[in-house]
Amino acid sequence: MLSASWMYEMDLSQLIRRDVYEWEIPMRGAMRVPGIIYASQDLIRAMDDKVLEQTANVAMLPGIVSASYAMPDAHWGYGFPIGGVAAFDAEEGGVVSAGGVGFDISCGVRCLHTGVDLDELKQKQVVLADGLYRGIPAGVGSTGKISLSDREMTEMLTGGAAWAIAQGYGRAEDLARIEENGRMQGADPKAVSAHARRRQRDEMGTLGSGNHYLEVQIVSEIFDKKIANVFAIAEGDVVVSIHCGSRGLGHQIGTEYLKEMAQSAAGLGIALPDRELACAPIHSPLAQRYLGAMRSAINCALANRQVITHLTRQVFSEVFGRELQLPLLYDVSHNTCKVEEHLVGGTKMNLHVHRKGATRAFGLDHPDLPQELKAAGQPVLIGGSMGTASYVLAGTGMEIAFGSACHGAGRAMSRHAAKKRWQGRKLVDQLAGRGILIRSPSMRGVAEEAPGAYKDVSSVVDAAQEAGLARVVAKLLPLVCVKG
DNA sequence: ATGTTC
Repeated sequence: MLSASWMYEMDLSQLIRRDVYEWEIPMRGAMRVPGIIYASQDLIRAMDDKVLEQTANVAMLPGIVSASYAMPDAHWGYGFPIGGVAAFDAEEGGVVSAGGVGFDISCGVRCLHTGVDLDELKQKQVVLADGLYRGIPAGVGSTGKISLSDREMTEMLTGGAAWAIAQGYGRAEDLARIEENGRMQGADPKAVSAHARRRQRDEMGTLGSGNHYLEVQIVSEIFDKKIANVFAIAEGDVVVSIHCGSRGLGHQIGTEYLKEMAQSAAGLGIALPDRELACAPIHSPLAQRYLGAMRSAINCALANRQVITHLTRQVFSEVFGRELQLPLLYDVSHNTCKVEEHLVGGTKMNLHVHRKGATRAFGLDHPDLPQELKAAGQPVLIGGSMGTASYVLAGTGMEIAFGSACHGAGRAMSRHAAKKRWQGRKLVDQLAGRGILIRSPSMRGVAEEAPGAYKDVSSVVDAAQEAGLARVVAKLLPLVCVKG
């Protein structure tokens, strides 16, 4: 079959099919471990062949353990593919890479139960869409009502969502449903530049732009009733999903440390297959400073989603004329580097696991999960593209790709190509005709985010399940979308 | 992703 010229296309001849949903990039050249891509044949065909190249490049980095992995939604990123997972062993010269985390540090998804039923929602849908759009700043450079002093900034960078709650944005019980209990340990605000702090000063509680959004969604289908019960979701439930990250602060940290790692790599004798893979040995002062700054950015993202949660609760309570609690289902990040214990060839190891556009997906009984979720596994929140479905999955275990799963639909077309092909206003009107209300300050941004510019999220989560990365629990369909 | 180009 001939493909249209705008579509990505992967050359499959370089891959060995290990299983129906598992493709190996065999070791060659400077690769220290193989590459593994989890995908269906259709998904892998539609992948940019840069994914193969980048997954192989990551496999050349010092101290990498087991394999360089790519998730079913992988696409071309800066250095590492987006949808990439790679773990490094400090004792084997392992590295930390700013490009392995990405610019939007700790970008993630948080899902809230609303307790509102569909009939009630439909009656207030327009008012709710307008209220959320007014209440939650969205778009490039968006600022909110909160302005942090330098001291407050430091407290936020070490306190995360726990800081936000102490400031009155939310409730203490929210913390148990956030990765790291809402507060990432090991943050070092001194490793965050004055410039990064300045950029963030007025950006708390804002969505940002690109693929970030706040959506009101309906649970349209349950695939695993037992796990859905543990997650307390049922068909017909209305939920809210918030997708955003660490805004200007994370971006600035990423920019500065990428530059510094690139400059120092040569001096440290690390040969890079691609200068975008700039990294530093885990034991080096530079890597430790980056980790301190990156963990501060994780706290920033957790605090940001916490403030947005508070604003969302205010809008819902106002619109529906009663106090609505909107408790958390879960909050999970998909751009991080975390030190985690993993079993490798029967040996327990502490590894620096980079997940870039990949979600943590810890399985049953993992000690980091709250007690009430241990029987189900960690909720894995998969954001779809604008106007399409999202999914709730559950982690299945730690064995495959270090307990990771996909994070979203993944682009199938560049932003540039999407802008040429679609008009934002027309998309908004078409979606409104289907009962999906879009609110956005940027029609250009809406065109870039056209549903047709993304892979089919259903086939992505299907591949994730078939590959054993996670289990599909529920499908969510959008009703309102505030888009950056 | 991003005060969308240091």
